Amino acid sequence: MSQSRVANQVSCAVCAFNPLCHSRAAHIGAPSPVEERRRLTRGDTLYAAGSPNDTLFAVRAGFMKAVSVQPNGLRHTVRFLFPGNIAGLDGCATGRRVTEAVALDDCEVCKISTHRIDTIADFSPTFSAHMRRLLAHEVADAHEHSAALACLPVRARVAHFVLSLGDRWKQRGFSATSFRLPMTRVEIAAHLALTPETLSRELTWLARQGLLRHQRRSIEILDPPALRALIAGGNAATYRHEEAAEESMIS
Amino acid sequence: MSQSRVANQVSCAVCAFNPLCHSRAAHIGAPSPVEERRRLTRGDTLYAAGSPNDTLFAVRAGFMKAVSVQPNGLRHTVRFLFPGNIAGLDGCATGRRVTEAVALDDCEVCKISTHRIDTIADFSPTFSAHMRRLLAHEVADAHEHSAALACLPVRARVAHFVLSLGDRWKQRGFSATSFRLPMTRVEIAAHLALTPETLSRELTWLARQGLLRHQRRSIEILDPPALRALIAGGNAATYRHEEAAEESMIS
DNA sequence: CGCGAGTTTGAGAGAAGTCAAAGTGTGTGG
DNA sequence: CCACACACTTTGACTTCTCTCAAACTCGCG
Repeated sequence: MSQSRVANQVSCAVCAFNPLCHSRAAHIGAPSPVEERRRLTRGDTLYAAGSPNDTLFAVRAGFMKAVSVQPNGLRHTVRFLFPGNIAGLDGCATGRRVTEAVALDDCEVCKISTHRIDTIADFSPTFSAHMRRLLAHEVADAHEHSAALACLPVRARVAHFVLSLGDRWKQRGFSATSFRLPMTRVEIAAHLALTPETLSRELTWLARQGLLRHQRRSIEILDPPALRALIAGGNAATYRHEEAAEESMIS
Repeated sequence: MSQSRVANQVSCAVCAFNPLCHSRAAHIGAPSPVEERRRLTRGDTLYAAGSPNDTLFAVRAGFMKAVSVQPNGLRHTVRFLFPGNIAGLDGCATGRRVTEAVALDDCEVCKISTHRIDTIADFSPTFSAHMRRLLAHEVADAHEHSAALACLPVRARVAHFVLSLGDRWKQRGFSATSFRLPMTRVEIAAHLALTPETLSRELTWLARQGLLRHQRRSIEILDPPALRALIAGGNAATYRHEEAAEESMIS
């Protein structure tokens, strides 16, 4: 089947702006805060670094990547965006984007102006708090990514990545162990700070150990506990902590 | 002189909560939102991961580090906090802290309950937007750190770190080229995802090239352009971008 | 059917880590 | 006030991991 049909994976249900879209619209009979939907195809840039930061986008269907662009020219894929994720949150700090968002395949996004966000936030403390939650979650995700880059050897980093993709599928009601990768090896490698060759070798190694199966864009996780053990064993400083309360926010 | 006197480097002027502390207090004759000041000495944990997330802290004097603690046990120093920085912002997402904050030397912090934050945010859209700005800035910082870890070879990473410390001193009105390091080599190494030995070697190399001088806790940057060139040259994918508008937020 | 992007595999080089030990400064207790 | 102890830092030799360069392979698409 063609994976590139936009109709796939439309998930308003898990959208981080769902509360905004629904409770408000229902409440005051107002139309959805979404001003416009936009369609993208693989490679399209939704917004570029340096562009004015006047819009948020909710990914409605398809997948994107968020690339942080530093003034000194550094570029790094900080995050992959799944349906329901919000793009452009980070730019509230200044008037300009500091990331760019690029479509990994055919996508549909909901456009919401920050002006409208501000307006709603002004008279809805609840929504304002929701925005803070979204941002704080973004911070936590970014920290998790840094920690993975800093603390995990390559093998564990790959394991961690695969498991985290599974978690995100699970949050959306799909299988956590069997799914398609929306991005290429090169894109994964860039995100994990390694070369495509090394990534390929590590996937092959994991497959040989019977921990997963992989073929091009498809992944099947065979032994999650073993993968988790790999992560825990891989990092030098393994501190045990009480289990954190499960996270309700969709990432 | 004793560097550990708390009296050093008290900077309300650059505090991210300065607008809250001053304009509001002046406006309605209210007392400062700061409920309490707390003193810490080297090694003290201001708050631990997993603790209830009911307080923000502004670092008034001294230095701290923010350590992200993952459920799987990963620990990574995501950020060093300078006077004026806010600790605890990331935890707005859930009821529990996902980082811990540890004093690098004698510190004084201003404690502000999130309850009070929420209260103020509820009737001050300006303040609410300010909070969003702070959080977004935190996201951008985290992304910058990831990008540095992912894209820069060790040498450039060290150069980047040294320059960024200089920038932060400059933002506070001090020399950008000559300052004391508030943290040990081990702590820097953990932040930069390398070993203390490698860090030491790289610093020595930079010194031999005449780019900086270093002795224990003191650093003198001798050739900022050369260090910047090292960073630009170091990363494989060097894209040039129009200069970003200078950033007013204190980090 | 053949091209090309994407992926895998292999061999060799180089960068950073590990282990070990020697300096160097700071603070404390005699 | 001095001397010792300890924590921190630096240096060296060696190992290992990951990258680089090169080539073969595979699959989807024109």
